[in-house]
Amino acid sequence: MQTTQAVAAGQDICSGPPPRHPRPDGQDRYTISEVVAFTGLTAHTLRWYERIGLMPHVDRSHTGQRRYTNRDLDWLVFVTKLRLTGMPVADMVRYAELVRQGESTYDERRELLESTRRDVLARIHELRDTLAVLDLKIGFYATEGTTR
Amino acid sequence: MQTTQAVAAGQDICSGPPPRHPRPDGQDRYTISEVVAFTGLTAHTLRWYERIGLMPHVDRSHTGQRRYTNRDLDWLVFVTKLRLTGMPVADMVRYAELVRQGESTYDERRELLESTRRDVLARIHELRDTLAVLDLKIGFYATEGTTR
DNA sequence: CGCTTGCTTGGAGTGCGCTCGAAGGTCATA
DNA sequence: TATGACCTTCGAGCGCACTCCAAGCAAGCG
Repeated sequence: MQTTQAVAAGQDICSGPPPRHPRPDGQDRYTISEVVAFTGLTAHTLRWYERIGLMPHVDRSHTGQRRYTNRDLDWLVFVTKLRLTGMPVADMVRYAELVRQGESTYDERRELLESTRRDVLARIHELRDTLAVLDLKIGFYATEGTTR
Repeated sequence: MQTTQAVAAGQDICSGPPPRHPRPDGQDRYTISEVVAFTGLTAHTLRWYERIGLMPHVDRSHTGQRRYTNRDLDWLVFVTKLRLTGMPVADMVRYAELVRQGESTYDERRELLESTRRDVLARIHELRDTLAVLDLKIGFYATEGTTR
């Protein structure tokens, strides 16, 4: 019940394409250390993400310990992808806020993602240029360097 | 005399492929503000690069002001390319040291560049994955978002 | 001459994204 | 029931890459 319909209802956390859920085990309540193992983030970072508003409200056990859902994991995977595009954490927090505000923010969210998409493309082109420069230099070392 | 022969002699700053020199004007002694205009770096950053050993020795005017050469500009362009691959400044300082040590470090320099090259390639692949994720999400907003 | 502009230095400050520590509560196992 | 692993909060600290500041020197100009 947390996949396609909920996504279509626009009230969930991720609001993206329905991601395949099957996780390490078949559950839907993970401790912080399980999430650490799954995402590669540290427990400190996970708590910090929550403090700064980058996570939706994470459920708690009756004693106050965090219990992450599969949806939380999906969100973390997405956030991690955004992070390595170089997107500032503040922008991701903004996106998270939009998601919390519901489907009235669809347009703004799409614009944010499209602008991110443009950034990523530009970044790829930059990196390709750099690759060309590196290849030139490496080529130099392969000839001048070896036949010296 | 600072182009091809010097490069082939392996004692210059860049030791890469001979870059075309023609610069904003036809000179070879630029003030820091000219270099700012050309590279987009700030004067603060240029001085800081020098302090940490990322620049070869920059020449001075008779009154102690910096005078950058075309070779210095080439180096800065290269450094800027390396920077946006995400290479740490400390690693670039290491490379600069190798260049200063002369042609006996060709092998190590080549290895460093090849390892950087691998990093850049991996980075490009990551970004392409992220692009795919973004496209999926944007696609969702384009359909669910508009036909809501 | 005084003023402005541009440069010099060393050291201190900033913003980001974590990262760690202290002090204490909870849980599973023997 | 006791031990040890794991969890909680809040606040402070860290590493990186700049970024800025204060104090002062030099050159050009009306």
